[in-house]
Amino acid sequence: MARTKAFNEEQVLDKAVELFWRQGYHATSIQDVVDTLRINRASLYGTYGDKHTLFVKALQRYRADQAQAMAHLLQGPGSPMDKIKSLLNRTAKATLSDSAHKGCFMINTAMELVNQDPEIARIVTDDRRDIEDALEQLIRQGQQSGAITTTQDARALAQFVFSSISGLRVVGKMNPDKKALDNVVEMVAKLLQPSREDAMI
Amino acid sequence: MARTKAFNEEQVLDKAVELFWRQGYHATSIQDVVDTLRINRASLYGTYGDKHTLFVKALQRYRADQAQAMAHLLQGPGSPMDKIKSLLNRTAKATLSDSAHKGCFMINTAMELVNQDPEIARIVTDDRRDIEDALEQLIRQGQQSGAITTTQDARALAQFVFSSISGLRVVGKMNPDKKALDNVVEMVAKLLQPSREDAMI
DNA sequence: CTGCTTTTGGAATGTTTGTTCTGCCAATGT
DNA sequence: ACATTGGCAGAACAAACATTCCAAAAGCAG
Repeated sequence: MARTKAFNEEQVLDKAVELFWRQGYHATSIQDVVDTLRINRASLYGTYGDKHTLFVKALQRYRADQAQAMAHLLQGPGSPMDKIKSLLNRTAKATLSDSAHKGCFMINTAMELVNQDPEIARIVTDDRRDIEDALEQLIRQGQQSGAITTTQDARALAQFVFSSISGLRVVGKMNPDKKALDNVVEMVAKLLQPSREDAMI
Repeated sequence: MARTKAFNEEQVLDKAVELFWRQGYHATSIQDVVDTLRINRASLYGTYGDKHTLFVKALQRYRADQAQAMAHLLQGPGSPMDKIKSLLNRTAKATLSDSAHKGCFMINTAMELVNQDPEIARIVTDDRRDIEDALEQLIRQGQQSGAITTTQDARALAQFVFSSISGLRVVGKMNPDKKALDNVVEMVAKLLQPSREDAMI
C-alpha cells in the first residue's frame, strides 16, 4: 500500500549506538548522524524522532544487548565465583580490544549527562540497579556454597564489584594496560575469596 | 600606561573551572561562559584565548589545585596507610557533599575527550601517572614498615587504588549512597592490609 | 495501469555556535 | 593636562546547528 523503507531499522540503530558510543551526545551532530548512518534526514526524523529521542533509543538498545549477554552468562555453566571472574575478565578484555577507546556506552553517558538530563539519569540508575541485583544474587549463591567471603553482606560486595568494574572502564579509557587491568581483576577476586581468618570469628 | 582589568584573572578562571566541571566541554557554549564568568567576550578572548585554550587552562588549574592537596596530604602527619585511607575517605566525602553531582573534573574530561583530543589525553595521562606514582611511593613505605601487604608489588597496588578511586567517582556520579561508598573504601583498605596468611609463605 | 500512501532527496528554516571587529572609555607615564 | 595604551561593551560575522517542508519517487492494492 505504500513505499518500503530503503534501510533496515535495526541495523541503522546499531550504527547510531556505535556513533554515540564513540563520540557522546553533545559532540555528535545530526550531520554526523546523517553521514554515518547513511540515511536521509527526513527518514531519520520520521523513523526515530529528534536527536534526543534517537539517543535514548540507542542507549536502550545498548542496554538490552548488555542485559542479554549478562543473562546468558548467569544461566550458563560454572560456579558463581567463576561467573564473576568471567565478567571482570570480559570487561578487561573488551577494554583492551577496543582500539577506539570507546569504553562503556552506559558509563560514558552517565558521566556526560546524568546531572543534566533526568530521563537519561533514570535509565542509568535502572541499569546500575539491575546489574547490582544480578551481582548480589550471584554473590549470595557463592556465599551459601562457601566460595565467597561472608565478612561483608552480599549487597555490599555487589556494590564493590560494580564500582570495580566502573574503575576498570575509566582506567581502560585513559590507558588500557593489560597488566594494570589484570591486577585489578585479580585483586577484586582475591577480596571476594573467603580468607582463613573468616573462620576464626 | 593603560587601563587595568576590571576582573581578577584567577578568580574568573576558577569560575571557568566550576562551569566546565559541571557541564563538560561540548555542553558548554561561549555564551554560557560569558554569562557565568560575567566577563566581556573581547576580554575573554583577549585574556584566555579561544574556547579550547580556556578549557585547557581550567583543567590545568584544577589539576594544580588537586596536586597541591595531594602534596599537602603526603607531607602531613600520619602513617602511609592512614594517608591512603584518608584519600579514599576524602573522595567519598567529596562525592557525597557534591549536590550538583559534578564528580571529578579530570575523570569527567577523560571520559568525554580522551579519544577525541590528543592534547587533553596527554594531560589526563600525565595526571594519572603522577597520582599512581604518589600512591606507589606511599605503598612502598607502608610495605617496608609492614603495614601494607606484600603479596602484590607496590605498582600493582597503586594501580588498584587508582582504579578504585575512579570507580568511586563513577558510582558517586550515578547515585551517591553513603553506605555504598563507605563499603568500597573499607574493602580497598582491607585488601591493602597484610593478612596473617602473608606470613605463612 | 491507476490511485493512494509513505519514503526520500535536498532545499530552506530560524537559531545558536565560536570568533572578530569597531568605537568608546579608563588609567597611567610624561 | 594630555597622549598613549590597553580594556570594555556590544554589534557583526560566517559557519554550524537541529529541525521542517516540499516536491518527486517508489511501492503496493485495486
